[in-house]
Amino acid sequence: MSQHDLILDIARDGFAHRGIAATTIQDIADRAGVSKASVLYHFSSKDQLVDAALEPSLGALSGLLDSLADDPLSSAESQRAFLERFVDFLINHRLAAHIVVSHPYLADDSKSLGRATVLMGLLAEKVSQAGLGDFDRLRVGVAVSGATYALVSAGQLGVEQMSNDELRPMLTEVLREMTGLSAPSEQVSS
Amino acid sequence: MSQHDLILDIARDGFAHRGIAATTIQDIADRAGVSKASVLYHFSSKDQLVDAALEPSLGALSGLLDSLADDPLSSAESQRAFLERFVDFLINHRLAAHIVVSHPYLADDSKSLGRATVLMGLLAEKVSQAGLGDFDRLRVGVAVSGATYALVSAGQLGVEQMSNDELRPMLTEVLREMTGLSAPSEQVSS
DNA sequence: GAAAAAACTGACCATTTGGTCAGTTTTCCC
DNA sequence: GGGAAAACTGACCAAATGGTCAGTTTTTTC
Repeated sequence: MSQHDLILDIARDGFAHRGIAATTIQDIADRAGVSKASVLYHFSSKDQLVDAALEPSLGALSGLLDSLADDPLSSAESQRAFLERFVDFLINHRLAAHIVVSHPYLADDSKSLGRATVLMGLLAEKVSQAGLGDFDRLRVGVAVSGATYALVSAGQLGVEQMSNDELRPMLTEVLREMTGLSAPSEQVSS
Repeated sequence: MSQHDLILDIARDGFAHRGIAATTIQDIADRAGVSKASVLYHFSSKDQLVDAALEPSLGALSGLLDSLADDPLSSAESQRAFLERFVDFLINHRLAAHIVVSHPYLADDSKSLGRATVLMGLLAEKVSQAGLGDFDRLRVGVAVSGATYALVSAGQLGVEQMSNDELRPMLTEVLREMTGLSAPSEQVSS
């Protein structure tokens, strides 16, 4: 892995687990085994480092939303397909997703976090079209934020070291229950 | 309200919405309309301010756990009673609960956060006795962390300005679904 | 209304923060 | 192997941070 990407990984991990403010450039440099000036050689400022850490995940989320543009998620089949892609997104981009969810207040200051907030809003709107009122929005909010938290802090829950393949069906099931999306065929009317 | 309690409220709000590291003593002082030195007159250090902000909520959670000590939550009735008390706890102590959930990494540094982590662990153990394996623990983790997030950042979800009385039944229902606790009488087998 | 206690403050301090820069080392390419 | 580009660094800087302290204002108490 290039030094560039190593720094990016270490930064993402710190931002997700300790928060952006509590993760200093010096911390990141120490963990990467380089000087602080070297980190700032690769990324011209801390803000830009935050942007770079989030950018690939925002791209992925944006792509997911684009491909959803003219699918109203009305059929159970398309709901199931969407849920599968969304779970994969959460698993593969868990750190970035958690940073975005847990730092919405920074959206005004950071270009990336602002863009992220817009994307999350679009997503919530899309998903809660299936549902309707405050209750459904609350449920989706609980599910998504809870999922990113659980993925990042699984160790804290006593759920140690699960592989993505073990995680995927569990997370799919949890989100299915919580969002009301793509209920299994033996669903009962609510 | 006393100046002491006003500072405490402002601090709690900042810690919950922006994080502990990103909430400076100067911020708190400005919002309270006093000098930084005045904040440090009431609370001898930032750490102690964090402790003081969490203390009442930790007391409440501790009380809830104590009263649960010899109730194995085996009957649907006691599960329902517990869930009701827990939902009230989350609603009344939402800010502190969110601080604790979102800052587990600080548990080593802060006396209060350490105590909080222990309490949350006891709670998770208690609740997941009803359930069994990793799946249940994951579900409980998603539910609790998601709930504190949703309560604190409801505005972000488009769920604006809900009163506690409106919130309570929704939250109860969401947690009931997610934890498998105290299912309503017309439940279907899963 | 005086004495005492509580509340508050500006000035100051050491440390840490994000960031700059001139110069050095390493890597790449012909 | 020589020159250019990329990677890296220590020394430095201004601003912000948590915290101290001597002294002032306000409130309480008798």
